[in-house]
Amino acid sequence: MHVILARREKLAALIEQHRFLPVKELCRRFGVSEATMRRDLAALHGEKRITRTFGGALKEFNERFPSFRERQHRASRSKTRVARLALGLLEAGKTYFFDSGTTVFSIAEAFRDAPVTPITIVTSNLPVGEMLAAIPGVEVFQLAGQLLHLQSTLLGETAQRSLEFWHFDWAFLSTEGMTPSGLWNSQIAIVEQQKVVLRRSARHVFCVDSSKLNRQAPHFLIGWNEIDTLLTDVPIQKLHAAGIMIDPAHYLGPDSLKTAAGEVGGEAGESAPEKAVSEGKPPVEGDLPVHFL
Amino acid sequence: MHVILARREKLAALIEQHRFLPVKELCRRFGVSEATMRRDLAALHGEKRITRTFGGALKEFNERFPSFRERQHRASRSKTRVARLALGLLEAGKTYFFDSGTTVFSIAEAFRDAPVTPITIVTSNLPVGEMLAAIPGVEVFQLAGQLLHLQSTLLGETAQRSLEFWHFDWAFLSTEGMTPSGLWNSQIAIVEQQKVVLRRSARHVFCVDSSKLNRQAPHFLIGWNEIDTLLTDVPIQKLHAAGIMIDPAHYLGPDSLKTAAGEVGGEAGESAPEKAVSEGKPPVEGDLPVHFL
DNA sequence: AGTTTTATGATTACTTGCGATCATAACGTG
DNA sequence: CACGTTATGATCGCAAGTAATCATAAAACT
Repeated sequence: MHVILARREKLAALIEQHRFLPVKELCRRFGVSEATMRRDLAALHGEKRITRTFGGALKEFNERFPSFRERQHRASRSKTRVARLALGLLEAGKTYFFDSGTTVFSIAEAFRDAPVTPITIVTSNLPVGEMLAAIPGVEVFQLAGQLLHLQSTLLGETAQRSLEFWHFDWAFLSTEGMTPSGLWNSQIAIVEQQKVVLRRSARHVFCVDSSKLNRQAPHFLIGWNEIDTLLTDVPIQKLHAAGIMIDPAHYLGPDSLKTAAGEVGGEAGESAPEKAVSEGKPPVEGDLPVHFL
Repeated sequence: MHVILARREKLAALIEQHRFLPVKELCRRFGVSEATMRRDLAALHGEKRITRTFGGALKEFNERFPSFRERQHRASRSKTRVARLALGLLEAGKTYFFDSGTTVFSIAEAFRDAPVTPITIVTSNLPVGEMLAAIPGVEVFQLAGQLLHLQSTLLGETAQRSLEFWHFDWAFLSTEGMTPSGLWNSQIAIVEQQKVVLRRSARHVFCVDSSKLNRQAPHFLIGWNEIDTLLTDVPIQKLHAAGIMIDPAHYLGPDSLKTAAGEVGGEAGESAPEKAVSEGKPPVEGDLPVHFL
């Protein structure tokens, strides 16, 4: 029993380190049959700790770097749509801060698919940085700091000090809890870092998905009266029902879609190729930038 | 013709962004048959720009994060052995700087396989950071800075300023050229950053493989009289023959192997499992730490 | 325009990986 | 010690991916 779990731990660690390993290689290394290895892989896959591929096992970057497939399933509706809303806030020539957090990550993903350039992006989130640095015209800066492996994020005193070099037009921030009194986070270090970011940003957006509603984390971050913009997939009346009396002017979410659609202008990005496919037309790639594909 | 190369460029970029994509998905996106897609993938694979897997294509992290297989082939002899020499310099409780560069990366790899903990590692090299952060007992700090995508490294003014927070026991540095007058690098930003690191390090090691011998890059970094330690796979008499009159006391390489082997103590790490396999014994993994597998 | 070269997609036969089933061996428990 | 549980490895049919071949279509060259 223990021995199996131990082996699976090693397996997970090994895949993590190598990012991808073929099944055969894993069998060789562990000296087990393919059947057993498949079982182990299936188990880890069931726990969403790895991604399976034909013939091997793959570790997504930080369990966040989602494969195209996961991306389609996971929150395909609300989260992606909300993320695309955020794109309306991104303007060429400005400087943005991207926090850690899944919602912020999906915003970065949406941005990757429909980039606005030139632009400067500063982030404490390694996957975000790596992803966006590939895009021409996007200047990516990483914060300094201690690398927290589990979250692939940078934190600590050095991170805060390296924030001193910056001033942001917009900051995209995450929280882990949203209650009538405000927004909360689990780690004091995160809260302190975010407070520094807030001081150094002209405007800010808190990106909070519905799973955070009515969850309270140990450390208080900010009250509703101080919040510039809340980006969420929670409908505004549901927020009100939960006792969060946010002003629509500070709210960006499913309800602001119709109005924002025009104002924001152009979420044409990803929809075009998708449409082509769903209509059975040949998925023309023509002169579309890579990011649309 | 152009159109094909253009498509392959897009293909490479796409795989890079997604890290892994199945063949079918790629076909769908580009609207080509599987046959064509396979041909394109084979071409990119031939150029070593991607790694093929059954059913998909995979981009290794920054072409540096080597797959287990590449790692066995690429420089399996000298580079790995030299890297292992460097391990003798790593002591628990101290603070090290890891520069970018392939040789430094292979040192980090060797360290992953036989870690000494606790230890603090500061790096401007994202793959190194990500790799080492997975090891318990290893505290990894990233420098701040602009993320240069092609090299996955951090550079620039912010990087230099974030160095001010540190003092290193040892710094592992790379160069791109080694001539009788000293060491050289291609980018001024790299040289300047390295000079800051040198000022902030009690001792330093330049990690230079044989391909750099007698190559001169545009920017001068340091002369031989100032160099603390040179780590290289070039035999010392070959250096002398090339006009580089380095003192053996400042030299670490194949020639110092015999003496250093005892002093360094224990390169038993990786050799054990390899042996087991080559002898046809069941590749016992027993209680070996993950890193050995 | 005519010819050669190149790229593409369909078909084929072949290889590889997968999941299910089953028998066996190891482990734990009463 | 006998029992049930669990892990394992072998086998097999099936599905998926691949490489090779070939005919067609599109470019490139003369």
